Amino acid sequence: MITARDTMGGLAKGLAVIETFTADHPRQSIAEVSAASGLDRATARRCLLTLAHLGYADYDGKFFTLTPRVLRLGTACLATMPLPQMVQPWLDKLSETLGESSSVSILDGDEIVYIARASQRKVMSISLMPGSRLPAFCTSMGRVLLAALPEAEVALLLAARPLQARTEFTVTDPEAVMQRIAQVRGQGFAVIDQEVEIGLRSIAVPILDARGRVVAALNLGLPARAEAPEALESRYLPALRAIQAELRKVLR
Amino acid sequence: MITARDTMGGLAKGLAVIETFTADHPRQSIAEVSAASGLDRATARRCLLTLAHLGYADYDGKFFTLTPRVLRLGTACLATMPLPQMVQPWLDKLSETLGESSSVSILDGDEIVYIARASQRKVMSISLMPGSRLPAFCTSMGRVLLAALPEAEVALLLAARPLQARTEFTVTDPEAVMQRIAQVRGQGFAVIDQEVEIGLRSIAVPILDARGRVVAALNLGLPARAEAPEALESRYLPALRAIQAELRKVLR
DNA sequence: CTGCCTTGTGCGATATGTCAACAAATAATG
DNA sequence: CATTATTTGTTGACATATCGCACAAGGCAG
Repeated sequence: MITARDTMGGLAKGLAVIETFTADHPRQSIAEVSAASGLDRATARRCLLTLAHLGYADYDGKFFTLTPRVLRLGTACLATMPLPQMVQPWLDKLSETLGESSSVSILDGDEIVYIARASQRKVMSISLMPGSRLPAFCTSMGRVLLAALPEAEVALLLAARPLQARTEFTVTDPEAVMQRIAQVRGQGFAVIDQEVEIGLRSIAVPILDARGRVVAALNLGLPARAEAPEALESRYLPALRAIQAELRKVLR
Repeated sequence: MITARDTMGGLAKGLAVIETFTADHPRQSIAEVSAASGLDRATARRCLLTLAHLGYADYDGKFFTLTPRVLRLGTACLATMPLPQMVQPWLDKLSETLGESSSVSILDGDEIVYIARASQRKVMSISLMPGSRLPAFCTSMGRVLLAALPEAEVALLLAARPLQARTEFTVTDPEAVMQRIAQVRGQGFAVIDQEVEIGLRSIAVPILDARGRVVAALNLGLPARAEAPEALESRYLPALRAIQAELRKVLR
């Protein structure tokens, strides 16, 4: 049982302060951080001064910015995962053979987080890299990872906030998404046709460990060509299945 | 003036706890974290329980592991930098044209941190990605970034800990490194020949903003071919200089 | 059983969050 | 331009959280 006696408020507040720094708010004053985090100005100030003192933030007397030191925290996390290094050779080989980009990601809440990637030709407008995030509900890897969760949990995630359409093809109705996920659960792979970005198709399979638990997802990103989306299955699924089988042997 | 009244010990301790998680210690017990961080067991326990409570760590009753949630912290940091997104198109174009990998990095202490990368064929054994770190003293980008610092500061960084040789070609004498850095300062670019890894050469230039301040470094990684390392200059420097000039126009 | 390790838990002393007041800076107003 | 509002950073006082110590309680090997 976790009681107030076993927690550290200061740490929670400090981490919340770090997360208030976004692309939209890269430089913030004490008052801005206070407003964004809901902390008292005095408290926010102490968090920020502490971060600056430790080298996690810079302070010019008025505005605070995060320093690359913060990246150490995330890197520390990635470094603890054995998976990225194990799959990288497979990704490289797969991408080179097919001439397309491949990635591995895991689930964090309602987002997928890229943990490894081999990018070939540029097919997406935004550049994805380890640590990048995309919504799970409209991505092939996200569908695969959600399919591994209990239905009730998925429903909760999809209901938490309204699903934002990224293109005209994005399925935004939670019921409909649940249905697609059920289909993915049945067939063991997911195909997405331009739901994330116009011109981009994607096919993903789960990565299983020796005990059959889903630990990540593997995908191929492809330009939307004339052929039907269904063609992806016959054309690319075997290669993905092969890697899936190989990884399953060596995972835990 | 920063007094004890303006800092939060709890935050500092918690961040230290996160950084104790490394590739060598991905799963740690309370006692292990306590030993690695120098914190009291009771304190380490509180930090870990707090992290688990916030979703930054998992706890199976015995061992703690970091969750992908921690990656948000680092991602928050990367997202606040305008540079990665600005340089990515240039990197992509450069890599595609030359068929080699290119990267942009910044300095954090005595390490360079990759913030953007376009990887073409695989030339390095380890896979680099945004957030990855390499020692500054033996990398082309590191030499370029160190050259922008006051000499005294560089000397301090190089003297802080003994320079580890990564290959038989690595220059590990601080004096000698200082000399190379002076040369880089004079000529405005750096060439490295297999000091990081056997078979890998690299050439880097600084990225300057409109006011001429060094804000990052740009490099090309190349396989060590038969030609002399000096050939890199005539062959690749113009392309790097061109990007340098373009970026200088648009940076702040 | 008995050391030897670990984790969990009271307790006093100290650090730290909250709230309020205040001063300096900035914005708004006439 | 002077003056008033409004916001922001900083400081002080008090109640409370939390640190670190010492000790109790569980696990495991010999």
